[in-house]
Amino acid sequence: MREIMTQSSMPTLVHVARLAGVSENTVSRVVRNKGSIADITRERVLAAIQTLGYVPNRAAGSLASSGSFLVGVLLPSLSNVVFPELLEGIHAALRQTSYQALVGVTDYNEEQEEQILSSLLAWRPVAIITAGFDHTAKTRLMLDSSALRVAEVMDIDGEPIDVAVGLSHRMAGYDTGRFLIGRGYRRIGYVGHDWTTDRRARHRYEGLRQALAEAGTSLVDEALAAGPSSATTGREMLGSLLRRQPNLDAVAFSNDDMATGGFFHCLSAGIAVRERLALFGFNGLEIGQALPLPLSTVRSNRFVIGKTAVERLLEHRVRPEDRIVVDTGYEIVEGATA
Amino acid sequence: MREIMTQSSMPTLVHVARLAGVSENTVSRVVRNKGSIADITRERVLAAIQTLGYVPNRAAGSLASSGSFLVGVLLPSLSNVVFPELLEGIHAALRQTSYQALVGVTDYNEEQEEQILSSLLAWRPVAIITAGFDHTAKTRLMLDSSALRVAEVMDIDGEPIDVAVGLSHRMAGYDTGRFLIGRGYRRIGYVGHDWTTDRRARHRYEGLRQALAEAGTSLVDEALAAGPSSATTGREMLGSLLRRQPNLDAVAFSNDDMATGGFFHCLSAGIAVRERLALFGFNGLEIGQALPLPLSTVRSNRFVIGKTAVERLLEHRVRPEDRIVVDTGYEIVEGATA
DNA sequence: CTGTTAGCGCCTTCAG
DNA sequence: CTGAAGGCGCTAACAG
Repeated sequence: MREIMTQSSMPTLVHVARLAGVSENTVSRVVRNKGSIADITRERVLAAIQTLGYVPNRAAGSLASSGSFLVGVLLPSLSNVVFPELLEGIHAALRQTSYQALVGVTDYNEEQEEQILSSLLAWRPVAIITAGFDHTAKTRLMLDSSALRVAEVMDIDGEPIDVAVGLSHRMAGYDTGRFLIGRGYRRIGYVGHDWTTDRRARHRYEGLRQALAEAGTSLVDEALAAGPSSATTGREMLGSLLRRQPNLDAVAFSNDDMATGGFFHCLSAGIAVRERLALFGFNGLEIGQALPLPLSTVRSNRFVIGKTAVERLLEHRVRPEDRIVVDTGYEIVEGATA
Repeated sequence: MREIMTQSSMPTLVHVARLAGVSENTVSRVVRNKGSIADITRERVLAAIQTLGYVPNRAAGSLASSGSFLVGVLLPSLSNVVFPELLEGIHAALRQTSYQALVGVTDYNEEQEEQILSSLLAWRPVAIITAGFDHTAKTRLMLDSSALRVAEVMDIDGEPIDVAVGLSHRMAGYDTGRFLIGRGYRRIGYVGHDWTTDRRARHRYEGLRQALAEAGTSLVDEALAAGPSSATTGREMLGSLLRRQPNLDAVAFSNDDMATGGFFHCLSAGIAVRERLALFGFNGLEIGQALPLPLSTVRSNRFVIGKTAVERLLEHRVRPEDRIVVDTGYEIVEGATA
């Protein structure tokens, strides 16, 4: 007659109640800090909780109260540093509360997003944070028809479902263009990565082109990699771009990873950065600022975006009438490469 | 007569059952793919699910079956790339299953780990994955007394509670020492970051010292930063180390971030890497391999560690008698900087 | 192959 | 300030 020690053998409210000599309900009140309880009672309950090592079962709580203390997070990937940073901001904001993040990774794939969203929804989170505005119709429907709060983050160039927190990548790209023009560069090239998945990078690109157009010029040439951004890719792509266009005077990169790789190419090829070729990135990553010449770039604050999204979401339980757009802004980092 | 779609009005098994004209239980069976069901019935149920947009409530399921389809993950931080990579591996393995990861970030703080563990436990996960062996007594107790499976990952230099997946950092450090000695370096320095929090870095350091000692030599000098690792820190620390010890012939860094920073210092200071000063890292990050001279380092595979941990954990529901240690190994990357 | 009957552990409502 | 019912949505036995 073996009693297997299963999870179900964890102490419950009843156990605590018995030990403390009170009703189940009173324990529940103490745990949730709700209603008024005599100090003596509270202490006795707390003591019982302590000695039993009682941990409330959230699944039961969630079921009974239909409110889960869970925030669902949908990220396209974790390999691009910006997403872990975003997640850090989310976790930081959540730490102050009793909410937890349930994270899903979509691999930049809208079908997967849809599938993962529905498994997140199975836990009945109170809110969802998702990167970007691109969703399948069904995803949009699920997001819309459930009462839960929704934050679309990183980007504000679009129509939010509920809350949008981020920056205008179009504007950031535009300002990149203005900056380069202002510095006197005219033979400008572009090195990018696969933006069928990364809509934000495309927006920056479009902003950049617009700025150049307004200045009466345009991109001399561009090199686009098929895969995701990386230093290696940036390095290779700058190489092939320069092979075609040896006398560019500046190159804008889709982000800092790519630009850092570009910097490495210049080192290897003996190209004097800025003097002969200016480099410009996006993100403001630490690595870019550690380069022998600090990278000229645009700093966006992913941590703040994540934190702000959580704060805005948890402000009200119910989705407000009006859509909210929070512009967390960005900052041109002059650096020394452009 | 419209009905507002609130969370509580989300369709349940009963709704589906009614629409399909079967019992609640039959629907449940279809959803869980359990037991045998007539094809016609199944189809009718599936259709009902489809039209109602039914998403099973996991909280209820978890409560009823005392099994949660949740894996708790405890990470010290997300700012060091290795942890997102680990998490990617975990997510990749979990994608094949119907499990989900519930992640907590401990900030390298054992007290916080304890606190976060207990909030993870509130969801009654079936398993916990945690980085490293350092836990408070209470954490250890919680981990031990609950029936759930536990994987301690990244590191195998310790006594696992249940499963350990990772590599021997002591050995990796030792092999770093052997490598440098083998290359003929004798005036070797060390640049590290705060290892009161990063026990693995300290193990590598110790392994390194041991290798040098066995070769009849020892570290000439070392520079330790107070904060976390970063390229900037590596750059600064190498600078100050060289100020004290101008004629080192090699420097081992606590990891690739630091080593990359060291590389940048050499560029700025006009020090010929390898010819005058060899650099050696740890991790095998992409950035190191994109440098003008690919970084000499040790590659550990965080993705595989995460994936393996999940696989091992989900193999058996119950903790086996014997502790399991899975050595995922590492690989010396010769590179061109040492 | 399908339905019935009890809970899972907690929270809400209503009494006291 | 505290207790007693009832039920959240689902699953685990059983029956049939």
